[in-house]
Amino acid sequence: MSRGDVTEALEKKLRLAARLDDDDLHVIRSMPIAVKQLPAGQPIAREGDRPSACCLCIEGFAVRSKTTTSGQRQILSVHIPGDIPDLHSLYLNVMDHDLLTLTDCTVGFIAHPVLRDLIRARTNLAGVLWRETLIDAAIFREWIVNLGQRRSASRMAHFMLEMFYRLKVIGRTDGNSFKVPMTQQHLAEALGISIVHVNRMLKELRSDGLMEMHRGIIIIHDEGRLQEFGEFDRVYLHQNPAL
Amino acid sequence: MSRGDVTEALEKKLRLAARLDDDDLHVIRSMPIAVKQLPAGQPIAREGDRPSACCLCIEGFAVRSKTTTSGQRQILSVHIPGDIPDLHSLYLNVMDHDLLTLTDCTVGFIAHPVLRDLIRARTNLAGVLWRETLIDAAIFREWIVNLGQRRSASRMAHFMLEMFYRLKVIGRTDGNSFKVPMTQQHLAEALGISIVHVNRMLKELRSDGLMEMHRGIIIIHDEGRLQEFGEFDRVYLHQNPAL
DNA sequence: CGGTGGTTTGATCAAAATCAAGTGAGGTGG
DNA sequence: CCACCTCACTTGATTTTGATCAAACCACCG
Repeated sequence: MSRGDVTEALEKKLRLAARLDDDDLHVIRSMPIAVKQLPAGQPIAREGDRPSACCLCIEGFAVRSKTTTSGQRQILSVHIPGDIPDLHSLYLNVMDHDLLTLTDCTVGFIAHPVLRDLIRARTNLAGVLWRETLIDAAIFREWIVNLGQRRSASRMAHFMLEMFYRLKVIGRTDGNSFKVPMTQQHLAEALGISIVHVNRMLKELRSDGLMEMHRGIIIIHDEGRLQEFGEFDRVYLHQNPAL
Repeated sequence: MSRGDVTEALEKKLRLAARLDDDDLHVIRSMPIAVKQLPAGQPIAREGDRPSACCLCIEGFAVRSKTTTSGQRQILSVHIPGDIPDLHSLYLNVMDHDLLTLTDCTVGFIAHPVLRDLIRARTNLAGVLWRETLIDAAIFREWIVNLGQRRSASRMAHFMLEMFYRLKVIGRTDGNSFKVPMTQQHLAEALGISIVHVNRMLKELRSDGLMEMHRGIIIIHDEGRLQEFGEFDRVYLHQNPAL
């Protein structure tokens, strides 16, 4: 992997909202990043850990999750290339949740001191990174609405559209088709419903001609109706809607 | 109201984790803050707005909420004195949710340019504020778990304990009793359950001797058992647990 | 070719929503 | 001072949603 590939998705995403000047880009591209290959299902950071580096997703999918004392797992977010899912660890010393690979992943570790220096030296980049953590929070808010107010079929539709638009801006969609390598079990844990019910809701969406999912590949058949059905409004992703 | 009261709760909260030196405190205390009285149920910022100032809660309660296209409202967070519930608007231009007073409130508006200058000039304070937005996100994560994985009675217990510990660190509790001036309708909107069910779950918690709520006053009768029942672990609040 | 992980379907059960009809406490005006 | 109004709370009956239990089924893989 060339060095350019390491920060490619990150740069694409950051540029959605922020003006990065040449110096900013240079700094990003020359940060020391320890690239590693991790197998699927591997912990990157666990609840209770005190990480000393942040993890940049370069290739593959990761999830953050939390397990209750009664043993139930809730997936909190799904991460894709360009995300830094534990950027919060820069200021929140203790991990309050787990971060795990969902698929085989290429990840890059950026040491906290490196990021701290960068933040001190380049206010603009600091703001850009802060903004990323705020978008993270905006997505959490929408998930709260999704879990609290929407019936499970709409919840599923909403989730799929979120993944679609997030993947789209980093160039990982193919028309109305895209890959989210989650099993129905994973979907159940993300949406707070049972795996049996996930299966039934996918069937419903399929027979209504809205979308279908097969072995991690999703095809949106009717974007407009799916948006309406999932009550989806992109605003919370804080992307440039032209993309 | 004296100027000291304006930032009192904020200072208390910030000091939980961060070392604020005399200069930091001086800067906080001398920020230009436009103090206003707002009646209950008043919007402070609405979805779609582009605020030019952040709102500091000085006295009273506020909530953030989002209303779906089908008209259902989800309360996303409850804010208490010392909180800056729209600090994210510094980097996220468009509000993706509403911010409303829950009770009569004293709030202070701090203009964005003031905060931006402060962030540029004082890296330490910038980190402290960033951290606040990250705690916000940590609380959202726990709410996702609460909505996704816990039965409604546990969900209620969990919510109440969160409010208890957040109020405790700003000195707004009285032993095991504290005030959260929400109606059962508000609780329903926060917990994603119906108002009728809220009433039944409160009854259950009361008859089990765990806690009771009467006209916005909550009394915790058995903190240990309530924690166990609500699967509550303070870690996600990122407070100093000694307090 | 059997094992395994993931998916699908049917049957039954439980949690919580909804519908409906109260009660009760403050607050206001006659 | 009391009638009555309103808003919040409470309770019961019924319905809906989604969970749980159980049993295939299917595709890939060693």
